[in-house]
Amino acid sequence: MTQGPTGDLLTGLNERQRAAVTAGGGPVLVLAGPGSGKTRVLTRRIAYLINEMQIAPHTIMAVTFTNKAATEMRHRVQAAIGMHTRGLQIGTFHATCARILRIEYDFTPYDQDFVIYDTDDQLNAVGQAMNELNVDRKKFSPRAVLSAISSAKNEMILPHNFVGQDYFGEIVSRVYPRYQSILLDSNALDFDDLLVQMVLALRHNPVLQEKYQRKFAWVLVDEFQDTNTVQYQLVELFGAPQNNIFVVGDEDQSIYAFRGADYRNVARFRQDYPEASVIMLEQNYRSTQVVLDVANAVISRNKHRTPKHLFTDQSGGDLITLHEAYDDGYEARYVMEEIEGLRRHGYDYSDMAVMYRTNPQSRALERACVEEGVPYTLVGGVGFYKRREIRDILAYLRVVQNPNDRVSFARIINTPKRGIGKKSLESFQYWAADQNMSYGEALLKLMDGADNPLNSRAQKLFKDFGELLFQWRELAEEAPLVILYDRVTSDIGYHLYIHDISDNDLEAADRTDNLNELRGLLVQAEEDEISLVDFLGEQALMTDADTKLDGEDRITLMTLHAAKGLEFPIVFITGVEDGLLPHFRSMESQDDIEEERRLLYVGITRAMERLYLTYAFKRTTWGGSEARERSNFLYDIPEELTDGLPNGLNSDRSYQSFRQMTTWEPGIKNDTDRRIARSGLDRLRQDLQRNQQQGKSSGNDAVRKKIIPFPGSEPEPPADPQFHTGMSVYHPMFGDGMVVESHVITDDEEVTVVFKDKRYGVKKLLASLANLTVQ
DNA sequence: ACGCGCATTGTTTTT
DNA sequence: CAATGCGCGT
Repeated sequence: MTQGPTGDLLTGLNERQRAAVTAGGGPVLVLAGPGSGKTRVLTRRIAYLINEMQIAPHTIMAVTFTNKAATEMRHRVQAAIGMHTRGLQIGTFHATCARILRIEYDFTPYDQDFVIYDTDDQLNAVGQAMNELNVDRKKFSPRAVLSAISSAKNEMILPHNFVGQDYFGEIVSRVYPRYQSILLDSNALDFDDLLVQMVLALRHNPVLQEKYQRKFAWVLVDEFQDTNTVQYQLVELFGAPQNNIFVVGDEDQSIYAFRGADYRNVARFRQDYPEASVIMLEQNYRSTQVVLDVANAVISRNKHRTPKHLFTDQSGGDLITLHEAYDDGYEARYVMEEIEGLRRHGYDYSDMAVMYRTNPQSRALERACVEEGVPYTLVGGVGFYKRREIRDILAYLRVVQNPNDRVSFARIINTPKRGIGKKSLESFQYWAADQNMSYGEALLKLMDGADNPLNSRAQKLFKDFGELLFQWRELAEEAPLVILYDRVTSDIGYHLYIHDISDNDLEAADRTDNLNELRGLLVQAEEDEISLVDFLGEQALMTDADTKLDGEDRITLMTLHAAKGLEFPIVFITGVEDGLLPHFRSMESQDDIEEERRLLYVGITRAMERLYLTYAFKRTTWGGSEARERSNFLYDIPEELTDGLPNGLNSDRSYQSFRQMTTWEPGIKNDTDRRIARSGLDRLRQDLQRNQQQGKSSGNDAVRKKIIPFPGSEPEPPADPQFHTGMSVYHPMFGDGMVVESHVITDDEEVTVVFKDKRYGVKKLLASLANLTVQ
């Protein structure tokens, strides 16, 4: 045990972890709570298979859910066994399938150099399909239709098997086949197709199936609770007949139901493989007892779960901090203040992460980081590959590689403007469809002077474009990728175009930077001897969420989803509010709410030492700002584990002044009160209601007295203000409300009013227009 | 075919 | 408050 590979591989593992790592063949299910060393077990297991059981690396297939996790796993396996990981297949389901399909394309209806459509491409294709079918894009949003199609694919329901249950379903049942044939014509697979086509190819071709079952004798799956039906079938197919299937998961961390993931696959696995050994990892090595208790308090409210008994050696720990901020700006600044404070206590920036439910929430945080000089890395978000200039150029490259790619073709045919408008493109499309030609064929025919319905001007323009395209294709044959890039961008005058579409020099410079970055990627690809096809394929599967966390000392900003699998000494979860977490789109069904709860659970369990949960009284949304309430999930957390709420425990000024503004009782007396302390807004509403019911307008005076202006929020008191914070007002449409903010703007006054009626919430009104009466 | 201006409309999470 | 989309005038 002291030396030799086995000793190393098993060092520092507890009994159950060892059992998992050294398990023999056959199905194994590892139920691993957060922080229980799941990744460690998985990587050591792979190393153990190779080093101890003499399994050839190329017969092992390990599947993860993100590229980041895959990269991480590869590194760790390499570290564990040395260099010989040649042929070891580690990747996401999607990347793994793409790789195999690229080799075995003969068993699919697609060519070898198929392209991969991402969500935007898919939406375009759905749009095209709906156009062709004369389906009103106003009445049925392509998004909704696409989402229905994607769900169907995740359930392995093919176009001809799709049955619509209602009118919308009927629409989908017509769009789906059309959409699929557009993809086929384009030689394109969408994300879901990568999995579906792999299953179909294996199912329909026993020879192929046998080949891969022999090849991948050992199958390992991480985050098994996030598999959907297609993925489950893939595991079955690759795993058979030996069923050396090693899956690791935690039902409580299933957070991808929206893309078909079903944590019940874990239970199903136990049914389908009754002989499976089941190993529970319950010792947590990551978090303090306090953090675990909080996590457990939250998750235990879910009905559909197997109770677990997570435990840790790290008893005690800092209480978690709850913080109520005035708005998202103050919330972000509070986080920054805490971060700087913690830094003075010896933490590095890189020890800390700020998490949130939705990407747009990163805005306020980013701004605060910049203002406070806190270095940060933003994971995901509206990223690089979504930028218009990047998508444009990639579309060009894609068409060079595959002129039949209809979505990319439509994107670039008139970008930059070359005089081919909607009409011309439509008749080209119509002609191609009518003659049963792919776009590439049609273009060639047209250049050869075949009969076509286009007018002579359009013909000329298409021919010119065709000339260019075929020159580029020749160039792509022999020249390096960068040369192709330079040639394309200069031929189409893209840099000029950049300036045309940019509002100002700054934006233009930004876009140019992005293009240079893309160019850099191409240089890199060239060095790595990656072909155009492979570059495009990799790029399609690479997402912005895969941003690598390099060694620099920065805090990390990311969504709760992106945080899965990571850990940080300090974790902030922001926006723990009703409507955000749980998200308002997820509040309809019990299942949805349970998933939201798991999301919070995932966030909480990322924390090793200190955890902050914050929320805001009002939050900027698309229009103005909106009143918020703390998340109901917070009420599940035992008070004795928390610190910071409600009164006086937070030291920052924004909190205190906000409290004073919104609370009109001297203090909260006992623990029960503390526990159920309502936000100021809640009180305000209730008091207003009570007063109104009792017809006691004088009650409002009491309210007014306690409320003091919110300091520092806006320049200076209005010269001649009509309204003051705390005033009770009446609006003809919105009813009773109270002024919480007011300031003079150019010859008018902007008044922020909290209305009693919840439907109206907080509104910003112009005094001159709003017809407010002071009560 | 293009460009401007107005209107609408959307708003989760990711491969 | 975007970003997109449409209708109009040129």
